[in-house]
Amino acid sequence: MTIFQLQVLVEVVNSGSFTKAGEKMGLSQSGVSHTISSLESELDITLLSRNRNGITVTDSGERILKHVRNILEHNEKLNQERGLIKGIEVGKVKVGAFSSVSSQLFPKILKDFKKKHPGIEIELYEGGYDEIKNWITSGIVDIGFVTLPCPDFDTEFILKDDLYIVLSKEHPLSNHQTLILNQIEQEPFIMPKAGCEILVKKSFKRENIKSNTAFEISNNNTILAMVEQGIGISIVPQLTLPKMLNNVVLVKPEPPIFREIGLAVNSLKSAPPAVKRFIESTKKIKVIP
Amino acid sequence: MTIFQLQVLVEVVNSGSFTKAGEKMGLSQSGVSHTISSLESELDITLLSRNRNGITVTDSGERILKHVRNILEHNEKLNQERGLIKGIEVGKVKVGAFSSVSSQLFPKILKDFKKKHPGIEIELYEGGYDEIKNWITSGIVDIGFVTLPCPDFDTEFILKDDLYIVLSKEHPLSNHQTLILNQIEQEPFIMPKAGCEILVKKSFKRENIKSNTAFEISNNNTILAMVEQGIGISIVPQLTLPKMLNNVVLVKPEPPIFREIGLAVNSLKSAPPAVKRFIESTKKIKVIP
DNA sequence: TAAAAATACTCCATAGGTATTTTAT
DNA sequence: ATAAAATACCTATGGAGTATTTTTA
Repeated sequence: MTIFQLQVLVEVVNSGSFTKAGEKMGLSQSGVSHTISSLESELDITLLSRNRNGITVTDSGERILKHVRNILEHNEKLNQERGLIKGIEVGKVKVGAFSSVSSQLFPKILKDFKKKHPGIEIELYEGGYDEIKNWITSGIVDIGFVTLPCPDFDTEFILKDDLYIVLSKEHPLSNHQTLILNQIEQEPFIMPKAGCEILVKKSFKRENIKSNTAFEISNNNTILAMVEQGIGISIVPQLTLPKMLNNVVLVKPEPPIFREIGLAVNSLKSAPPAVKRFIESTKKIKVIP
Repeated sequence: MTIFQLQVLVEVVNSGSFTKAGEKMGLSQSGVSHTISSLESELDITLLSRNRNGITVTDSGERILKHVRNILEHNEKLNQERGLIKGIEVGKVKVGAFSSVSSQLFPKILKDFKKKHPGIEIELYEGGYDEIKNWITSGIVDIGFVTLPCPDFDTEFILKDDLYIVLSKEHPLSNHQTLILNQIEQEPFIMPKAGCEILVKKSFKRENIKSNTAFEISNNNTILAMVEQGIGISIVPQLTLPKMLNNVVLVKPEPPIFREIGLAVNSLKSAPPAVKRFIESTKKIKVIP
């Protein structure tokens, strides 16, 4: 039994004629005849009496029609729902993300989102922190990952990213559970230049420590390689770290240092539904540390 | 969109797997896959996320499913209604009728009934008045036409059948609107023997008239032919008359004579539904006089 | 690696068209 | 005689099967 058959049936009843119903439904008279009789034979009930001037509904037909109309009513609601969904779900969301997000977070975000909203396309733009902000402003991306606070945009908190002190395994401090910053004051320090620089410097300042900055490196893998070699120690966000670490250990600084990562848009309120969905979905992401 | 597709969808959601749903619905895994994906492409919405261990419903899918479940609920009601209808509508009704009913009334009754209840077969048994009563008693017919009153059975009034005085066109009384019975007292009278005899005799008796009975004829056409020839006059029920009368005129007796025709069954209460439907339908018959 | 779904290929049933016949007024 | 539905006949689409490949935890 097809929804369409039921629609044809109701149209026949409403118009009182196979031919007229056919015109409305885009069928020939013969097609309508076929449709109705296949319905009738499926139910094994004669629904309509055919007369010379159109049709009348049999008693049984009337009883069946009551339910048919209900079915069609709900089908109509389904279609409206479909319209809403298609309106929301269709389209493309362009997302700006910096490399740690795009490599660590994004696969999971994307997978979850695609599962929930398969109709929405996601396009990833990878760039630096400032680049992303410019993209958001200029509309190159709909939405971007930023570190919070980020006063230029409407933002939504996504996750806290702890920064860890990275030491060579052989380093004398490597067996500590935590380290207060002045314990590493004298260590040759490799300052990350990828964006967390300010955060680290602020922490040192707060503790009244002059860091013994030996290098300023922007590439994270280079930092890790240097730490491995015992050239110095560093402080890096967890998100930037590969899952498997070779010859380095992570120690939590005391007090903790962390950054907050969020999503930024020009206007949360006027964001298209698909973007809102992306935010919703991403908020729910739980990243295994 | 097929009801079946929707049923498969719901079954997939309930069982959480294409394979299991297939077993329940009598489809192969491949068949279920085809079914769901054709539904999805018709709606252009991905309803389910396929995982290694079964499926989960997408957000959109959930929103659609709400309406799908409603549709199926009403479809279920439709099926229940169908069951009721089939229970009632199926079967055969054997009807006993005397010749005037079967020739004059029955075509219209049958047509109306078949239009309303095409599933019920009607079988007509033609016989005399007493014969019909015997058939009802013995169950040879389910229901029979009788003249009322008829104390042996449960009966239902169907129509009043007026009796008319039939005269030759050339008869001196033929231009009267009505005739009181003693106006025809002297006329050679042809007594109908088909069942209305008692009625006519009773009327004569009531008016204290001895009818001048010249013949007793049971065949109606013979009576009419005799009247045409001016052999005598008669009183016959309207129902027994053909539509077109040749050389005879009808005059209403004063006071009127009529018979009531009804349907009789052994028990109105325990009559099968199809028989009840036959009574209902027949009660509504309007016979053009 | 294994369990589940998707896909390639196939066959058959059904939907629905045109042209014609049947039916009922 | 005519307007409408049914029917005969035909084609193309779609449903659903088997066997196989792809996917993902």
